[in-house]
Amino acid sequence: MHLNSQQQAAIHLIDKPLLVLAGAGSGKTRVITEKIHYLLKHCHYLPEKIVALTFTNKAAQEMQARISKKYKDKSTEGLTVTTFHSLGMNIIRKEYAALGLTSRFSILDQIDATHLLRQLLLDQQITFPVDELQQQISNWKNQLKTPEDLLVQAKTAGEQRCAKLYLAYRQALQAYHAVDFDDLLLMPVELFDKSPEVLLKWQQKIRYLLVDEYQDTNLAQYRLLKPLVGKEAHFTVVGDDDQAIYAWRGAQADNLIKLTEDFPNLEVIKLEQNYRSTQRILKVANKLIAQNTHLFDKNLWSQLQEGEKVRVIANSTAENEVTRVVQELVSHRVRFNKPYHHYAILYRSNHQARVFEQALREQQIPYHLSGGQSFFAYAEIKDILAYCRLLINPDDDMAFLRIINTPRRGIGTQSLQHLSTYAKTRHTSLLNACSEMGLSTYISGSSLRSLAQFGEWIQHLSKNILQETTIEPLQKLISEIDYNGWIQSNSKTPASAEYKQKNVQDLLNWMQRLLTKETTPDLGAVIQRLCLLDMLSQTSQEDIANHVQLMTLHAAKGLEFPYVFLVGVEEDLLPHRNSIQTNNIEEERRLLYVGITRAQEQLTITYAAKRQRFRTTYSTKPSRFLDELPTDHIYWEGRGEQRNPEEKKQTGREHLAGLKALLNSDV
DNA sequence: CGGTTTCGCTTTTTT
DNA sequence: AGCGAAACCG
Repeated sequence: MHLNSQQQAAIHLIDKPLLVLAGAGSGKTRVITEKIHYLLKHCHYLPEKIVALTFTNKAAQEMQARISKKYKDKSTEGLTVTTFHSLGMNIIRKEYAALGLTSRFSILDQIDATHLLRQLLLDQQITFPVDELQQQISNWKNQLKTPEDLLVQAKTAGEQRCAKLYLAYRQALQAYHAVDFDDLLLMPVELFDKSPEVLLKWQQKIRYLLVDEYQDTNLAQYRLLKPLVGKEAHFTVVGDDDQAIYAWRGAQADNLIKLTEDFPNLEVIKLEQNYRSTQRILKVANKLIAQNTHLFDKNLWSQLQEGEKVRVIANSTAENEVTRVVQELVSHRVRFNKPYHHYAILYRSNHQARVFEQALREQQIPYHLSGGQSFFAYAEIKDILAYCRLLINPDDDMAFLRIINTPRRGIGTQSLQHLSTYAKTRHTSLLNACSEMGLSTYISGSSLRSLAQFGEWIQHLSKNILQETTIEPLQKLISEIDYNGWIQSNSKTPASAEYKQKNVQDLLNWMQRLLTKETTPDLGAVIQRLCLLDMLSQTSQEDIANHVQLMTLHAAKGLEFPYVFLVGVEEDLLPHRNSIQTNNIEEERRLLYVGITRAQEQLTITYAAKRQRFRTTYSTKPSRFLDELPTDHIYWEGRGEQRNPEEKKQTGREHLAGLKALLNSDV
């Protein structure tokens, strides 16, 4: 395929820092992969000196796949394609000593962190919404604010209290030799700030840096990037402010502007030709996004055919919306004989997927759901990983608490309270406290024996665990605690028990795979790596092949599909109610823009006039964004009818649908 | 201490 | 509707 002149310019410019403003579908991933090729083949960069950063694991995988497809040989071996967080983890793994950690640090995911915070609140007898606190701390970390600064700055008593909790949280993490997701960015930044030698080492290691989806970087990521590229500033970042959809996570699209300020010799290249969508889809997208303010002007155009009008379909109820979409999909497929993976159903939030899943399953249509519940959020996976974490890091109290009664060991909340107070006075971890003599003054009888036995058992197992190069000892552990039995007795149906057991086996197999791949087989490294990966985002080609794709708008970024259904385009859903309240309409508009620009040939937007939330049915209004679309490029079916459901003139199909809803509501 | 039941709250998006 | 936490009972 031919490269246009802007694309070529972006690929060949290497002696200056470069910002590529790449509109949707303008071939930005292609530019990155071609540029890596160019760096390797024409500029003789060593692959291990090149780092390409993406935002999500999925994107990293996608890029890795594109690159290895291009090179069948081993010439790209050593090339790094990862997420910011993984890069941060690698830096911490190498520099743990300078950070006051052991090499066996644990990585807490969001759920673990929530538990820890809840415990802290409980200990200090403070009632405060945990989620809010966690969000606040995460924001602070991403803005590189230390608790010390915040304590000084705090104006209100409330802020003061939050800052204190932040401090306590950080101290707890330190005591556990644990880091959370935000630390993976924060710690390297702090390290580079204070240690020029370490920074120099990493600057020499990374000679060329490429960043995808740059508009989604937050302050911590920017501050990691900036010292790494140093004065030489050999980097290419690719971004599009119209696709900035992660502000809620601290991303600031004006990092694009900051770049032009911080690197005066920055070159800016715009990619404005779209190779993905039909004229009409593109015009609809452009008209929508024109309502937003922009950092950079951009005029996206396409040479492809005009295509069909974008369809907007009103439905009387959410159930009818589902039926309609599935029916449209099936009939289209029958008519044009396209594979299922050419179809995608996109929605604002995960819970919307459920009804579509059901309908697709009923129709025996293969589908693949990405995102949603993380593989690592499954209790059985977290249990096994907690055992692993405790084996390599005896100070990981979070892991200890998770598994001390999984399966049951007859240790109740009282005993755990005592154990915890004892451990605190002894300044040691819960696991270590188990085998100390002094514990007997706090706990007695069967609980004491149970704890001692558990401590001894774990310590015995952990002795040799790091030398192991297979998962065999873990298999043994799982059978020793009869974990499968535990799963069975805790599952409602045999099918769900089987599913959980399969999950555990998948996890073990995955570990084994990683163990054989790792240059130095080390269970510790494998487990740390696992905590950042996510099995569901590790979508293999077989998973996608001939499956209808179900995903959130966020997850869909960077992807494209011939036929797209954008569902639930209603007020309170898209734009989301919270965003309306916080007045973040522009980001919601960008989200819809991202959704629209995923479509290559045909786009169908749907909404419903009635939708269930929790237990009650609510009337809904079509999204305000629909009125912003160019009327001559859309075909709006059932427009206006939902405003006055009583009086509406029903079409045959609508009438039937209404009857069906009536029948259903009586049941 | 452990199992069962009830209650209450939830649904934004992800590393 | 579905899940986790608290409350309650054996």
